[in-house]
Amino acid sequence: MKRGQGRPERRDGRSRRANIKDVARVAGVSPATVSNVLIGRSSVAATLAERVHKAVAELSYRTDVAASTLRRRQPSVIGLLVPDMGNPVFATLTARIEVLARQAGYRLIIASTAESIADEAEELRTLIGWRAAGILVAPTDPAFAARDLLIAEGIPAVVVDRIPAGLSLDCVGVNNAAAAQAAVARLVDLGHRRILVAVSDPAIPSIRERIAGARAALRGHAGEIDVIVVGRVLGSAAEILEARLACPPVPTAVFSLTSTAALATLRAARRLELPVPAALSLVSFDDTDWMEAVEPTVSAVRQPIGAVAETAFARLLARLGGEQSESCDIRLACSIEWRRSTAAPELREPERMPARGRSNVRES
Amino acid sequence: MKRGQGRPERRDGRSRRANIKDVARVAGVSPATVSNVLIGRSSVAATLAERVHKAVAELSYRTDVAASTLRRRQPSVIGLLVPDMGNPVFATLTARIEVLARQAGYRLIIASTAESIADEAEELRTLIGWRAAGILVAPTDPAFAARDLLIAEGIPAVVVDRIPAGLSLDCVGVNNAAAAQAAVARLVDLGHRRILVAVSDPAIPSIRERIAGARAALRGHAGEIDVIVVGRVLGSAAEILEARLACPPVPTAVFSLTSTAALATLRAARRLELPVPAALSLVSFDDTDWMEAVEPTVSAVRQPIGAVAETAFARLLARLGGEQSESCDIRLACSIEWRRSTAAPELREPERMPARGRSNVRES
DNA sequence: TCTTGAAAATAAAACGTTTTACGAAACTGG
DNA sequence: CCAGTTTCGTAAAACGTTTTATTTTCAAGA
Repeated sequence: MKRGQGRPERRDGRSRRANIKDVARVAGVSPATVSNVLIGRSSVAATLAERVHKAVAELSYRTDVAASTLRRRQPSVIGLLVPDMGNPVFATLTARIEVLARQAGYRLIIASTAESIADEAEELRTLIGWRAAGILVAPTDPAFAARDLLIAEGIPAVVVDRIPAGLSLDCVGVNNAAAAQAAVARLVDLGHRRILVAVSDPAIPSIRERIAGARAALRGHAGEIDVIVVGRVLGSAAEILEARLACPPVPTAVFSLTSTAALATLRAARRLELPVPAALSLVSFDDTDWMEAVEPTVSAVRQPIGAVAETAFARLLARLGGEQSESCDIRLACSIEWRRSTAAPELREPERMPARGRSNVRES
Repeated sequence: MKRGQGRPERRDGRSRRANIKDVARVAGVSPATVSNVLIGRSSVAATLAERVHKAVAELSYRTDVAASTLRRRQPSVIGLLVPDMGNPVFATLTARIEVLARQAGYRLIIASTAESIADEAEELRTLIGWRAAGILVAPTDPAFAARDLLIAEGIPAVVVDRIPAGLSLDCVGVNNAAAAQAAVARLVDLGHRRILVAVSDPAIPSIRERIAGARAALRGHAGEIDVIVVGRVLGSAAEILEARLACPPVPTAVFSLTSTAALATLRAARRLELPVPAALSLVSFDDTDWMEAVEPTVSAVRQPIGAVAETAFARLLARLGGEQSESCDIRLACSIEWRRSTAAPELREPERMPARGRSNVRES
């Protein structure tokens, strides 16, 4: 501790951020020793280590991540590319992965495309510029054309949630088809034959899978599946559904493939005075808190988003660890919470449409 | 383009990521020229620029962000520190800020404390290590003890949403007290005198402000405000509320300060067969989609989260631009959506309250 | 006392950029 | 054809680390 106490200064007098040389000077050692102490790589005498720590505290020194990353050639970030952070599914996913990344010693760099397919490749390139150790991506583009970038670069990547067909990358998602099939099968068992499937965007792979599952459940039965596209915005979705539910043939059940579509359905049903579940049953994908708190409680397919995040991250870590096996496509099972919004359809004359409204009385 | 075509290789034969020297070699120019072309700083001949772009494409070169940041001493990230990404309020905030940051040429590094006060300082230090240009923080610690770190480092920072008292940093939030006061005043006008305020955690500054606002609204009236702490978990919150609503004195209205508490209230009311709003009125903070889709629709104080994000980010950009003015505390106004969950209390013997307010039916 | 060897500390190179400072070439007007 | 000016291109230094290779130190063995 010869001289050079206190915060280092620039020529202009404003205090400058301390770097490793400043610490070395204050501690009276070489920069290499400071580095060794901080990383704990080579053995240094206790007395020196003490001095170094003191100097670090005094100067409130913090290793510059950029310089450190540059030199050790070991990436410090993991990239996450999602269509929309405002979507609760992706928000949950992000929250979970942020924690996992931190525990694994990485920081998360998030990029979102705002559901714009055109931006996907560029965002991916940015992540590549960050020299991300690996990338988790929920594709915005149903075909995920930007996949080539990842494959060409050889960056470890795991595709999550929206999984395009025939991808030579690790994929982790839920078993959309099976869950949808199970849900609709139950509706069919209850006696429903005209089922309306409300979807946000039929191009999205997971939505596509759910529709296929729903169709499969009705195969061999006399009923029909009707798919209606309602978009992602609650207001307009409710209007579209209201228009659809107002004119025959009126479905006896709605299977909504997003929670927003479920809300829209409830709203439309309320406007039309269609009691749920008496006149209209409802099952939704994406279980959310409100579904078990409202009246009536809403049946929902519960996606294990936390488990998806963990599984995907585990795959990524495995690849980072050098695993070279074939790419895999992992699908986690969903559970279904059957609640009060689902019931057997009321018995009515096949096509005697009228009698809507407060159902319990009229028929008798 | 003399030689050195194709991806560069390492001694071990595995392909290496191209750097600026590789590009320079392939294009037959100096690294400085490549840099100039890519940044567009100095003017270079069109023909050379052409060659460079070609080489860049051929090698699929991407500037290394770490090296670039290090050299130009101009930070490329903005830090965001939030208590919990899973909380919809912070998820929305994050989504918005991510977009704004990108538009301003920054990437977002997010850190979350998982509501753990102890981790806050450490997370902040990490952000400092990243040499973030600026930091947006929603403090987990009600006192935000880690503030000293920010102030000592002189890093531009803006505090969002949870604003401790007497902070010498720019703050952007909503006018919690005024909004709460307005909401409760309306309940009082309707005739409510026993109002239960359901809170997640009374230590949080914004919650504290809301409670104070609620109390202020009742000042001068004969009623009373009862505060109940329900936590953040839906299940237990519902149980706590159910217990409270089961025994006298039963409130005629609940003012829930989080959307989870609102759900818990609905659930408890349903279990106890207290019809809303006939036996129990409900108003909530944090308007969410489901509130206008359920039956009955739920009245809510709508926080302008998008505007908070934009205002906060604008403040940060101003500070980054060198603005030196006094720190400010900006509070944005909330609006209140009155829906069907709120009504005048039913007249009952014990506490015959003269119903003021809308009064259109009962009195006559 | 002099090797020998291990352990501890450091000087210097390297990471991939950007920028400064300078040189070479290409114009300009006389 | 020359001095002066501008334009274009590059060599080399710098950013803050980590790591390699080297030197110094010190204890123990002979």
